[in-house]
Amino acid sequence: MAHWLMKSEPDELSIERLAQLKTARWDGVRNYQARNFLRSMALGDTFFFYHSSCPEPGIAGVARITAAAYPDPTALDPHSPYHAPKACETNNPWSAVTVEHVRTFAKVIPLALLKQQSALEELALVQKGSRLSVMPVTPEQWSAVLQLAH
DNA sequence: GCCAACGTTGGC
DNA sequence: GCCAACGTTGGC
Repeated sequence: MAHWLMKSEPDELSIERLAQLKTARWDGVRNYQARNFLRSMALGDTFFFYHSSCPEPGIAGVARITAAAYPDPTALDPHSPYHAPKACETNNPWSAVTVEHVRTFAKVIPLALLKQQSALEELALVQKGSRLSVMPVTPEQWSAVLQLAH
């Protein structure tokens, strides 16, 4: 089972909201590198749910993949903020997955704390200039983060 | 194929 | 709100 990290703006979807919903579609990814990681995900993979562009950026909890990648319907929806004008039914380059809530951390693990961990130096999240929103997490990185969770 | 201009991300 | 860094677009 592989591990991942995915970013979401809490205004769009927060870990608390996912806990209410139980399950949600993870869509709107419009970067090819991130999309390719989405497509590498398997049923049962778990990921860190990261809150970005908010007062307290950091890892907020854990969620799980419940459906592997499929065409992202928001790309075809002209009313969606994620509408991709060049995409069509027969040629939709964008992918989505379905996820379910696993765990909300008692406290968000702040980005500043993550940056201090030598075990996380290789994680794209903490690298200067990186904007990747979907990234792999090694088993070692996974346990290093969990040790910071209360 | 180059590269300037532009739009987006996302921390601070 | 600012701005650094990145990705994409489009003229040439």
